[in-house]
Amino acid sequence: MITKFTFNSQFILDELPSDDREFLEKIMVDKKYRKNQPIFTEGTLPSGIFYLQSGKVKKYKMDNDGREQIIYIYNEGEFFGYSSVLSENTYGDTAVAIENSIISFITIKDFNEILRDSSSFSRLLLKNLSHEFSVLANLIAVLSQRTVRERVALNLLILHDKYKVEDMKNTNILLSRSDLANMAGTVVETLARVLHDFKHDKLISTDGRKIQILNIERLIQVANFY
Amino acid sequence: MITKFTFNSQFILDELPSDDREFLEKIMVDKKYRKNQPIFTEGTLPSGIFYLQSGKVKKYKMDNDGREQIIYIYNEGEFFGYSSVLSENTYGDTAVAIENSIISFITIKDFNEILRDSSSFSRLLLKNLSHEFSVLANLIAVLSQRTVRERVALNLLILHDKYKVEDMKNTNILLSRSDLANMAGTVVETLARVLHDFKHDKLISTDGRKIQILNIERLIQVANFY
DNA sequence: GGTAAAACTTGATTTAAATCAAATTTTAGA
DNA sequence: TCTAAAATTTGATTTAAATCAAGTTTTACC
Repeated sequence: MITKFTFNSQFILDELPSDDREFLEKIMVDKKYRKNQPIFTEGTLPSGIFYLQSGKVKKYKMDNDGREQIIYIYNEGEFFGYSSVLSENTYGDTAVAIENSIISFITIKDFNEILRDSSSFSRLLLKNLSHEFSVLANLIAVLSQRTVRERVALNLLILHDKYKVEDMKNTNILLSRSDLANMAGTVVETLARVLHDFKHDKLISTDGRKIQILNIERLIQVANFY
Repeated sequence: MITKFTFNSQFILDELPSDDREFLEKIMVDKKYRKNQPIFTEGTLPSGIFYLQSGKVKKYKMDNDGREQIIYIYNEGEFFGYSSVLSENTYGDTAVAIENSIISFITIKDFNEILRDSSSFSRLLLKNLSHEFSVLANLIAVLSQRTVRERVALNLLILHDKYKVEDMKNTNILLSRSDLANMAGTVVETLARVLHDFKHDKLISTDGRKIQILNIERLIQVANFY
């Protein structure tokens, strides 16, 4: 199931008692981010947490040679940047908008307040963080044990889920080849070749940068994933 | 710093108010586990959480082909198995004692009780889980971007820290070659070759299964890690 | 303490994926 | 809309690491 690879903080807001939700909605401050604009950077101190109202955000780690490994792509309705606040550390990774996005900000002070006052909120956060923990563990297993082909197939399935739009029959995955390569832990040239094969096998179709999945069932098989 | 790769739930017990600590110590039930004995298994439902009094425990994920990727090695004083309880899921990985160990057990009921009653405990757990989350993120970056040689060097440094014994000048890392390979995300043959090279370069010495680090500084360089 | 089984090491070979290089296509700004 | 720059694709080659194979050593148990 794809939930093994997706966080689910979308539901935090829904599951919260209305008092807490209203408090949060009151104190959140919206800000627009343009495509490619950074939200926070590895090594800096957090000043609050973020809630993605609309758009998409990638979170990645950069290694010595400048190669980035994408850890996660956040979708509408997800909280992010809170684990560094909780562990009282500098950010361990960098977050960048990969589409024009609207992001709400909650200051550390406000965040700590609701954390202290609302046991439902802290309980939900614990539950959520535990799930996110398992997502990373699953990712570790995938990155270290699967072939590039399998990893690309799996990431297409994950993205298919993220780019799904309600009431739309077709899903268009739209992100750069290098972002897709950096999710799958490979290089763009290898990624291009794998996509070429998938097209040839009628698993996907492409239109410029856009990717559409034509045959989910077989792609699941290629991902060797169940 | 090596803390980027080590959890720190050792300190949970110390940082807890004495009431909470005493409660925990009262309700924990000790059990002995022999080397290679499983503690819990991927896919089963959690019935409580564990605290490692003495010994060492590996936690790993198995892939379709039976290859295991070790996610973490727990040391004395660490809690484990709690994230599945919190996320209300089956275990996402398997835990096995890699030495004879003494492990305390806390039932879900008791765990939820202290979680509900003690805000310090839940706050500490959140902090801790956030740190563990960052450890996995770091691991992802290492596994996907570093060479086998770098990964083996890094894992030796991590293990050096775990196998340290107070007041002892030398540290002996003692685990099977396949466990070490499964930490570094490689196969035993390749691991043996890398260790051979490290011995030749006077970075480590071995005595049977035991590994001693001779030159930490240079090993840090080889790990390309700072 | 001896011995069979398991674990480990070394060598030869293969292979998946990275790198290097050069077109071709797409994008975004003037 | 045009155009330069950026992104993508395809081809040729290299390389790091896996696999296959065969010893050698160590471990654990009777």
